[in-house]
Amino acid sequence: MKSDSPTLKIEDQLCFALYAATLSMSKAYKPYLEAVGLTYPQYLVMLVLWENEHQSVSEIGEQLFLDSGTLTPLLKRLEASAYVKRTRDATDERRVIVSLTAKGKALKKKILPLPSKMLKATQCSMGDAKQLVKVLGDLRVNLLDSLNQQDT
Amino acid sequence: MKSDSPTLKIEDQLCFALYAATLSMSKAYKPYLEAVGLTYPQYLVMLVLWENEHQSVSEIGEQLFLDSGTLTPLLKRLEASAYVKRTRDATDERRVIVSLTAKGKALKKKILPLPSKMLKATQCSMGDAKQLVKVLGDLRVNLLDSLNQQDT
DNA sequence: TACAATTAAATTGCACACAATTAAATATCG
DNA sequence: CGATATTTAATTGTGTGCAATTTAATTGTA
Repeated sequence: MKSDSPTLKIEDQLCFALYAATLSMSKAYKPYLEAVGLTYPQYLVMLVLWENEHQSVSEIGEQLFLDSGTLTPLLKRLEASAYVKRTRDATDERRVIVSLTAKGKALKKKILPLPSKMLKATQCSMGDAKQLVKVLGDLRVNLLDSLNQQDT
Repeated sequence: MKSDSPTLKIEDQLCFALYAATLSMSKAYKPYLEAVGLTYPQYLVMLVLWENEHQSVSEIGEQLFLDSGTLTPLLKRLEASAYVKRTRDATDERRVIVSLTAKGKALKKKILPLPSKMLKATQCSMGDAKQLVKVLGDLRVNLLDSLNQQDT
C-alpha cells in the first residue's frame, strides 16, 4: 500500500472530513436541542455547568476552548432562557460567575438519554467512540501545540 | 474492559471532541491562509474549484455540504478578492457559474505545500490521516442518515 | 399555449467564532 | 502609597452556518 504525498483533493483532506463531520453532528443534535430551546454550543456550556454549577466565564472558556467574545452573548441568551444566572463575584468584581437555575438543573435529567441516542445515530460502538474521542483529543492538542512553535 | 453507558461529562463526548478538534484545525490553518487573504471556508471552496474550475453554486454546495445562504456571501467575498468570478449560466439564467480567475489558478501552486505542512502539525502519519478521513466520512454519513429516519 | 409546480440563488434574521479593542478591577512594584 | 501592569469581561466588527422566505427562471402539464 503506497503512501503518497498529500494532494489538494477535497475528499482526501483530513481538515474537511473533520469540518463536515462536525457540521453533521450539530445538525443531528439540532432536533433534540431545539425541543428544549438550546443551540449546540449552548448545550456544551450546559454540559460544563452540570459538572460544576458555579463557574466563571473564563473557566467555562478554558474547558470549551472559547473566549469571552463568544461566551458573553451566548451566556446572555442562556440567561434569557432562564437556564443560568450571571452574577459578579463579590470577592473579585472582574469575574462573572455563571450558575445553574432550578430550570437549568432540571434540564439535566431530561437530557440524560441524549448521548446514548446520539451514539446510536453515529452507528459507533462505545469502544469505537471512546477511541475516536482519544484520537481527536490528541489531534487537538497537536494542532494547538503547532501554533505555539513559531518555526515551521 | 467495561463499556458503560454514555455519561454527560464533556470530556467523554464524541461531539465535543469533534467540535474542539475542528476549531483547532481552523486555528492551525489560519496563519497560512491569512497570508493569502483566505478564510478557512473560503479555502475549502478554492479546493473544490481547483478540481474543476467552473461550477455552479449548488454544485459547490453539494461537495461541501453548504447551502446558498452560506455560499452566496462567501463567494462574493472571494470575487472581491479576485480569486473567482461569478457569471449567470447563459443556458439557464437561474444558475450562477463560479470560475477561477488567473489569480485564483495561480494560488494553487502557492498552496500546494500546505497539506503536507498541516499533516506534520497533526503529528499523524499519512496512514493515520487516511484512516481518520475514512472514519470521519462514515460518521458524517451515519449522522446525516439518522436525520432522514423519523423514528428513534 | 397558459399556468401551476419546481428549481436555483439571493435575501433576511439569528447565533456562533474570533481578532482587536475597551473598561474596570486587582495585583505588583518602586 | 501611588503609578503601572495585569487580569477579566464586555464590546465591536467580520465572516461563517443555516432556517425560512423571496425572486426569477425553467419545466411539466392540461
